[in-house]
Amino acid sequence: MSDQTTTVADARDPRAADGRVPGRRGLATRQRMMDATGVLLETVAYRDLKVVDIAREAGTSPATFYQYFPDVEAAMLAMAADLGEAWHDDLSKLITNRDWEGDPDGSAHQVADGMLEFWTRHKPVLRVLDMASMEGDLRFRDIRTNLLAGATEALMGLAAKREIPGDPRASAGVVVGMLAHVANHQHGLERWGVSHDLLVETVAGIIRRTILGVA
Amino acid sequence: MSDQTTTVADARDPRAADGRVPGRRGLATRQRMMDATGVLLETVAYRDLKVVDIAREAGTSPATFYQYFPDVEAAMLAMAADLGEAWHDDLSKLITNRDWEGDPDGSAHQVADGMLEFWTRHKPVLRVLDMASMEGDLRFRDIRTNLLAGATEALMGLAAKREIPGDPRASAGVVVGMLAHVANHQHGLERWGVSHDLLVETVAGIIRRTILGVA
DNA sequence: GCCGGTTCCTGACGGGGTATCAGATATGCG
DNA sequence: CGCATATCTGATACCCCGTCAGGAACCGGC
Repeated sequence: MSDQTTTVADARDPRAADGRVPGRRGLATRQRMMDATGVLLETVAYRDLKVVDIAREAGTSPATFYQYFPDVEAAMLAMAADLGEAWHDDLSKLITNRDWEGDPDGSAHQVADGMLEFWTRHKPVLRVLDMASMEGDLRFRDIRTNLLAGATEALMGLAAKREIPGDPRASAGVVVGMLAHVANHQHGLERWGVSHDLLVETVAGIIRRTILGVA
Repeated sequence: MSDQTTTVADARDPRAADGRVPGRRGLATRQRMMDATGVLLETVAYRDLKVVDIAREAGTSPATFYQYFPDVEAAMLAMAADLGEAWHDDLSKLITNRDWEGDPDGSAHQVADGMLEFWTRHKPVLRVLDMASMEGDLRFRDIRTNLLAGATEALMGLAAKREIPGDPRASAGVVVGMLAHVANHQHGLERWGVSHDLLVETVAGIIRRTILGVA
């Protein structure tokens, strides 16, 4: 689907166009590019995101952009990798730091709410991450899988312990996917007459019944 | 997020660039453009889909493309509108033509399987439809809502009749969204170790518990 | 503080995709 | 057959991409 020339490793190990290892100033510029990309993605469709615009938003020239990224996709990859790195653990703690025995209902509720909140906060990057994954880009898909792995495995553990009918891995995967989807289409659902609170409650219910096996 | 200049009405009421109503030959060419777009979307990311390529694939020149669509997005809109028109009813029948009383388990299974099959068959267009909806494009979102409305309302009716705890509208909306999401990320889930059959079974289970209220 | 080396930035440019239009070509009807 | 209308496309101006050579900013050593 895409050439997939730049790798995730590249994203974690920043190099300037000529192979130089960037210093403090260079890294700051690189970061400004990523920030500018994030800002633009709030209002511009990924398809319409141009290098010129990112450069302008970052207060520099297109040539500077190419010092740090071969193309817009590579910048997105770097942003997604950063996000994955930063949130893998927190997302899994969102599941494990709960009193599932004492308060299963509240726990499910908190997980649903927390996931939606996380997704909303990082909407621009996560949206692109999802789109690229859908389109079969393995680099983005791996980042996505990894980002969600903590949460998914935590849910999987819960499901396994409860000896729920059905496969724990599949159940956890589908539930996490559902959370992501609902977050992405939250606005659409609201427009269709489903409020945020109702959404959280519904999703919490599905978590409860699918993972915990309680009505 | 996008200018949203072309409307859904435009998509349903084809006009050539100069306002002429196209005849037989013109409509055929227009259709060839859309078919070519669909073919390319099997291998090319939406972001990289160029007018030149569509024209080449359709065996004509870029200028001809612009006779029928102002840009690639408009062609997608037309394709999505067509799909929505064609499948709204069939999708709702996928739910209603079932023996929910006699065989709830098999019915849920058939719905899950049918949805996934439908999504797989029309993957290219549906993927773009989902992406544009996520990005807040109202024209695509309305088509998506409408395409899924039949199925969603049918599920809503089922849920309401069974007097399930929770809001029927929200439950149906989330379940349909889950189906769409799972279909879009099917390949990713398989790669993570969840086979197609297991996926169908898991989703069917969620439908059963969420819509029908049976364990 | 100033000098040399290194890092960083950008103006300028060839290449390719976009969008338009005037004119060429195809179609169909009397 | 010959005209009117529908359809197609070559030519073109414009914009974005991606590269490179050279200029500006920074930094450590003196």
